[in-house]
Amino acid sequence: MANHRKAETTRERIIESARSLFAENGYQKTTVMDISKAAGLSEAALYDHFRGKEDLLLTIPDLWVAELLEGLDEQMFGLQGAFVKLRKYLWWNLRRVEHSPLDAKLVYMFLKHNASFMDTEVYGNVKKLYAYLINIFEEGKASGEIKPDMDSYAARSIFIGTMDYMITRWLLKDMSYPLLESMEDVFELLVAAFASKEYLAAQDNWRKTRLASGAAQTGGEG
Amino acid sequence: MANHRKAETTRERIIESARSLFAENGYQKTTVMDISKAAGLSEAALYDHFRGKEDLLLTIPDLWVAELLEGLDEQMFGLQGAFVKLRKYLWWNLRRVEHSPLDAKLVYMFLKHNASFMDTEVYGNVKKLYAYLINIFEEGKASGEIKPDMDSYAARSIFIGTMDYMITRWLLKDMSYPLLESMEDVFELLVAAFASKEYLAAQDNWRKTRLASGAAQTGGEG
DNA sequence: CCTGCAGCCTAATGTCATTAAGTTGAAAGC
DNA sequence: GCTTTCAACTTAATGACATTAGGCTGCAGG
Repeated sequence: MANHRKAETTRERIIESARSLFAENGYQKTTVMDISKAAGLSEAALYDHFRGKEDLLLTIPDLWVAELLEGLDEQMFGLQGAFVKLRKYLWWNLRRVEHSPLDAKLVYMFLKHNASFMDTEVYGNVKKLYAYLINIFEEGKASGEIKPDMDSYAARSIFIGTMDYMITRWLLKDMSYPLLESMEDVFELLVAAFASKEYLAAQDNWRKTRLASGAAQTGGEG
Repeated sequence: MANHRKAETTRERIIESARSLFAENGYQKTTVMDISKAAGLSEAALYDHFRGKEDLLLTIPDLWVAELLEGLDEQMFGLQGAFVKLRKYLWWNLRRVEHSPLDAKLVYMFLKHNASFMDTEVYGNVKKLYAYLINIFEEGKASGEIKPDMDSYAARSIFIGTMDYMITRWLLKDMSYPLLESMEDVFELLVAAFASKEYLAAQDNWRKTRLASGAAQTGGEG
């Protein structure tokens, strides 16, 4: 399945052309001829590599999400603490989006809101991404960081919803501002939503201590 | 502009047909012939009433959002308290979605994630809907219900993101469960995210008092 | 040398959205 | 009452695309 020589190259060339054309002009306004021309092919030749235009639309995000998921495993390795992980989860997603906005655009603008999305292969990986969060929440409840009676699915709706919204908005606004801009504020509110009383109290305490003991620097890093 | 007799009826008949066909089969898969046939017309006649297929797509949500906004003003009248208003805001939106899911589908699945959405007329009304929230947050900060240092825009991202996510998910799942199902849990988490320490303490206190004084019923109403 | 077939190509073919160019029937002017 | 006008329709085009048909071509394996 991944053993052709030239075929591999042509296939990739098609994907590359489609990627930028879709992201730039949208799915509908991109014609098969545009794509095949950009890839240096005739229209018909494209059909030897893909079942059709829609197949092409689905292939690209498929690759992207698979990569995102794979990277996530690696990023999470060795981390401890629900909020440390949640933060990493959010930042990693956003970094991937910022790094390849063209693919992100396909996922967020065309795929995720498509009626047949839930029947695609990509959805399997997206479900895995979602499942990750439930684990983190449950772990946090067990460790006492998170409210013990919190509904993890409700929390996930908030987390994913917020993240998706910020990404979609950024893409709609043509990436005209840094994606991470207001993320720190947003994350802080999310922590407040999920955290147990004890965690919030400890956090508060720590802040006071640090303030009292000396130099209070501007940021909130660390 | 709105004074033809039969024309008005035909126009409405077209809108009605388009509404259900778009929502059922999606924008792309619905043909102009489908719509005009359903409205009892020839294809060409439709062009005497609308500039084209896309014009039709934009007209429907335009009406819906305008209505939503108008209703909101009325619903908000006389309410006091940031969280009372936020709750009403959320519930009113969801009720409208549940009441006319076909229109909601157009807004959430086709329009909001469309690159040219921000150039449409509908966007003007959507912005008004968003502005409402900022006012509520600011009011809450002034009254002490909400954290005084909260970034209202960050809060809005969370609120809107969550709401949109829950709606989109419900629509994608073909409205197969009650939209309001887990809303109570979600709203409670949102309150925790935004509320000031004092508000949370008071809320907590009230609960304890109620528990101590007698009958602890199941729900969380009131 | 054949054979098979992957990778291309140049036309069809078929499905739409959108226009062109007329009908028709009824209100408006005389 | 007769013509003019015009809105609301109609039946063909027209043109843009996606997708197929059917055929070359060059090279790997016998």
